[in-house]
Amino acid sequence: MKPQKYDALKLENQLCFPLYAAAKEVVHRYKPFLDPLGLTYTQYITMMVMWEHKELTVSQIGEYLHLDTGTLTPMLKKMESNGLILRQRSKRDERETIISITPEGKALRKQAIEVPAKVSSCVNLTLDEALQLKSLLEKIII
Amino acid sequence: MKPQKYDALKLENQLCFPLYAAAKEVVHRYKPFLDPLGLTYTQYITMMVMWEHKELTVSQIGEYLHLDTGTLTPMLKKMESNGLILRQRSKRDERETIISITPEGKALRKQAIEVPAKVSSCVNLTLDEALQLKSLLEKIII
DNA sequence: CAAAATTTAATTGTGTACAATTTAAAATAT
DNA sequence: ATATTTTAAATTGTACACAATTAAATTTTG
Repeated sequence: MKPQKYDALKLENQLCFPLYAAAKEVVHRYKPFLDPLGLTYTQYITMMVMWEHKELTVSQIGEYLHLDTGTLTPMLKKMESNGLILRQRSKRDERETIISITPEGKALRKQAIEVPAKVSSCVNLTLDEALQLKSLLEKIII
Repeated sequence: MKPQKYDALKLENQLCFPLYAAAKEVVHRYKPFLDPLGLTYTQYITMMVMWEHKELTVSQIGEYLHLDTGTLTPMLKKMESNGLILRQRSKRDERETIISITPEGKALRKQAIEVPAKVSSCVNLTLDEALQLKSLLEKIII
């Protein structure tokens, strides 16, 4: 088949589309493992940074997760009411809201430890392919 | 550094996170080129399948784009009111809503033809890397 | 053929996601 | 020291995204 004028606009020729679809697909694959923990995917990656750092400002979380306050503020309020984190104004700088992890939030880590292996076992990639994919994706994010 | 118990839960060790972040990033890179066309990213990929097929049911669009009616119905109504498509119940099978492209929608293709090249020029991948990435992503989508 | 099952969209409800604006606090610049 | 600018979150508004339900039409089945 000879190249056609609008080939560049065919869905099958896009890189963006499999990227968009694969991202949604992977979030979807997490769901059965996160539901029992009472976490959404975005809450899960938020807990990941909280498990590592214990205490962060909203904008620090935003930098790690590439999310803005319009997404984070309502979600963090929900997570607070679910008992996973605390939200307190910083005394050093009243503009900042410090997010800290509660004992309950900390405890959830023990159950979450199983999640990564469970998910990767249902993603159809070898370890090598996964590493390759990860490094290509990181070039896009900069 | 010796491996730690919770390494599997570190954000930096996840494949899912760069996938999630890269997908959002790429949609973001489309914005400056789609805004002048009056299209969102999701509307853009919808137009892609409409430019190719002229006429599709809602669920056929959903299959191509991996989207369900909860997403599509309101978006298609918006695209109809923007004059890009028509929504009509099928006479052959009254359950189906046939989406067809309008002359206006068809005309938009001429402006959109520039978009793919513009976007790929601001994504930091060689052609070879892009093809490799695409094929890895397609393994996830199945 | 009539009842049951399936299919197709639409709807409802919840949860992101981000642009743009607002508000308050802190930093800086005169 | 006060006015200006900058910064940090919160808020507002728009647009997905999907699970679950509903409603209507069609197909299948006894």
